[in-house]
Amino acid sequence: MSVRLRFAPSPTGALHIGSVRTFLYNYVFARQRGGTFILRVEDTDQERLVPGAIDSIYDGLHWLGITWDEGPREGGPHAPYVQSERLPLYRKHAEELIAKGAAYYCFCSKERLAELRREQEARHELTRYDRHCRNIPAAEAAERAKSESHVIRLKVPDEGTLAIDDLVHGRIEWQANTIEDQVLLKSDGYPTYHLAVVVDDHVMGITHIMRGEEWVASVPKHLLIYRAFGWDVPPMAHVPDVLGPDGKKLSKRHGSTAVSQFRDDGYLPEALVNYLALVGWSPGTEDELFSMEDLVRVWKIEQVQSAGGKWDKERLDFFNGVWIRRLPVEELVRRLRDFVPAEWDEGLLRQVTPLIQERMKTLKDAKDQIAFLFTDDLSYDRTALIPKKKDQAGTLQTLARSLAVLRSASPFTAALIRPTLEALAEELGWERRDLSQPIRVAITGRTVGPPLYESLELLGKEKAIARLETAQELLTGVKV
RNA sequence: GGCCCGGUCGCCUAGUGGUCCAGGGCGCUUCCCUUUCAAGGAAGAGGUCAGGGGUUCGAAUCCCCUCCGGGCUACCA
Repeated sequence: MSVRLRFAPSPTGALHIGSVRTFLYNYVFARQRGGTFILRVEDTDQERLVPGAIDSIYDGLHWLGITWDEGPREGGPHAPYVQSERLPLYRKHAEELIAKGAAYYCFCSKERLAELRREQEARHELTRYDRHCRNIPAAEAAERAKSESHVIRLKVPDEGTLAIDDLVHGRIEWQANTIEDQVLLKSDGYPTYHLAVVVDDHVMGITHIMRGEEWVASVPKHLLIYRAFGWDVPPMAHVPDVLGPDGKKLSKRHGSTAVSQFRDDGYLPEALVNYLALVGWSPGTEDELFSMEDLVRVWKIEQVQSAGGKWDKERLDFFNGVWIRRLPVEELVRRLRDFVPAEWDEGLLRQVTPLIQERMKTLKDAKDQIAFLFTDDLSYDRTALIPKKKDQAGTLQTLARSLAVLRSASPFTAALIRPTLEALAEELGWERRDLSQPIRVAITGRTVGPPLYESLELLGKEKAIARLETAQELLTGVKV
């Protein structure tokens, strides 16, 4: 039988990098088994909805290369895929449970519940619903439900053991008496997460439930609901969370967690996928470079770690560098377009890209490194022209000689400039590095940057000469 | 407090009773390469396998206890 997996985000904010890792595992699992992948939006908490969240989910996942077969915009055999549009389904199921005697109407006010909790806390008791409405005669409750505000609660048994054989954690057990009579349908007519997820997973034919570890605590509640309906429980896998450096769940206070932010900061989707896949999973070999296709081929649920992993930006940066270097130049140029001014010349960008490809940690880094080729607006501290252990006069002299030598360089190519400047260094008795510094600063305004000779060639003779002259003038007025 | 999950170098991890005086990667240090910075190459520092008891000829690996961290404990997901 073909597998069906779903990922079910709540549209309560921008697509979170931590949940992406869980979606990624779901996706890879479904794809490697030739199964179906489904996006279901769980918006049963009307108070926490954030406008644009669904767009953010679509944009972010598509950018990462994660696609799905059924969803709100894709449609499918179980449409709609947004829970707020499936309300009658949940009510029908909740009432079915009432008819079976497995659930009951509860008319307790939120105030009474809050008071109850306060009293229980004061007495250091377990805070849980006291089943106040559980014994109202069914007929009377049904009658009151027509006019009174109410919720529907599950009748939880007093004893018994609930258990799953989790694909990641192995067997986990709970005693039924640790669970309260949970709410299934809220007074606003919306289902709770617990009812909705169980009903939808069953109705949509989900074969494997894979989600974040933070959900294991609610598994016994789900088990009870499955049991009440008489449904089979699909295999479950609770994957470890992505943690912040402090060991708590990764959140905004650890820095940005929005996928869109990583895109804007110049990260490659390939790098993010590769990095993220390795937090909580390892192939058991020493290979660490994985494309999405590789993951679909080699990833195994059995190899998923049971402990949470901490977010490590340095390691992400490393993978980003690796993937940038692996990109064909044409592709890198294409991706760089969004990170440099639109008016920058395409041809020049194409020429300079190979020079900086291995000098970038993120796509964002490129702009500052190559700006000198596209703008004449350089500003630098003129003392930067003077190499360590050299003085103003000597540097001035060297600049003059360099200028002379470069003026007569023809053709003005790296191949020719190289021996020319090397010979000059030899003649002056200067280290090549010392000769390069004033020239580099003069033409780029920076002490570090792409290779000098190639930079000179790309800049062109005319501009190079002009900038060296400017440097000369600047330095003439310097007191050191 | 209760229930549950987890605990191998700073970080991601390999390891499922012997070949582990614990391997790889990131980061860090040093060196090489070198026109800067990167990239690349080489070397190195870094771990009482949370701690303590067992079991066993032998334990990071099995059992028990303790400690620490985390999640949940809502008409939030």
